[in-house]
Amino acid sequence: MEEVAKALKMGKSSIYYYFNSKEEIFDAVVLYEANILRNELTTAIKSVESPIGKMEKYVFVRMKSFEKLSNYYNAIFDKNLDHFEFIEKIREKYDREEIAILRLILYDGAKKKIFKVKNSEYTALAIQTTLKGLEVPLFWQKREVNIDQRLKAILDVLFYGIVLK
Amino acid sequence: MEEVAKALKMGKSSIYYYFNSKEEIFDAVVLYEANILRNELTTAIKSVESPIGKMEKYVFVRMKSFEKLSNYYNAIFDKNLDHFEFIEKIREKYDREEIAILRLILYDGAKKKIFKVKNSEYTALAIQTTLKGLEVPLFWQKREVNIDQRLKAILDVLFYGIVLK
DNA sequence: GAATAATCGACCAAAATATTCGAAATATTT
DNA sequence: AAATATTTCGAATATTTTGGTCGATTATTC
Repeated sequence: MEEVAKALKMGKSSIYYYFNSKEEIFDAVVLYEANILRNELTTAIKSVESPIGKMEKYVFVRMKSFEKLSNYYNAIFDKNLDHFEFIEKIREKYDREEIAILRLILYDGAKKKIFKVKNSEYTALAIQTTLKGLEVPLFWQKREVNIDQRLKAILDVLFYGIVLK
Repeated sequence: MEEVAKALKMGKSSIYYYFNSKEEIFDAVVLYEANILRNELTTAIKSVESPIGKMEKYVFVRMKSFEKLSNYYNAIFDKNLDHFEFIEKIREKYDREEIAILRLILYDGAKKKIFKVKNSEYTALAIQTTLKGLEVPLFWQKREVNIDQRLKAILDVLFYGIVLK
């Protein structure tokens, strides 16, 4: 709070005129950044036609943005929660939305006979789980690791199992 | 302490069987790392013959090592102390030693008619002060800044003022 | 199997941190 | 310019975190 106040050039107590608690501020920041991410994602998948392209774009933008939106990372990551637990908690609210987007891409791909998807709900969930799993080492590991490379590899696997024929 | 205990896979209280306080652990770590640094430095200056080379090597290795020995950086730096104050505090103990090494290099250089040094004690102190000053922005500033470049520039200045003729 | 070494969980005091409160300053409306 | 509403603040309080203690318990050694 002290730090927030300083950054705002305000007295600590003034903050409580606008927010009821520290958590509320935190929520607001996360909401704000999640909205940015959502916009980036939707424009990104619109920019490509093919379902494969959409899926590729989505995964890339998502992971890249996650890296950029580092506010929570720097603010909270230090020691409060286990890393995975932390990410899990933040995203609870936005999971449904993400599933919806993924389902849409999958459904569209299946309609166009490019994906083979038995149950878009479950497949979307599976992909989401994978993406989440990917976030953990993204924060955890040293930054030297080539993320692009790893993402490509994973996408390859994903498509190789998903693309028709 | 909780974190240290966790890292050690021990109960918090067990740690106090070996150390009397948090500070004592901290000191032990610093001492340990300072010893590594000392070794690196002494072998580094031995590897070169000329006083100018020695001085160059010393400054480089010192600054590079300082960057590497990031334990205290990560452990304490977050917010506890002002940056400069922090560095100052840690090094209090090892300043004498450093001065001694610098004096040796200077003295040797003067004897070989390469340096002009009126009072090696004071000159060593001046150099040390400069090096300390250099450490602050090293932590403070973004890492993108080219340290090598800056070190070279500073060494140039140092020598231009110090080398005979 | 007694003596010593090592570990632990539960607890405490103090430091750090979040939050409240009343009042003062500032802005807006009447 | 009085009255009212909004915003800011410092000081006081409540809550949480954290370094450290203690007695009991479990390994290890002789």
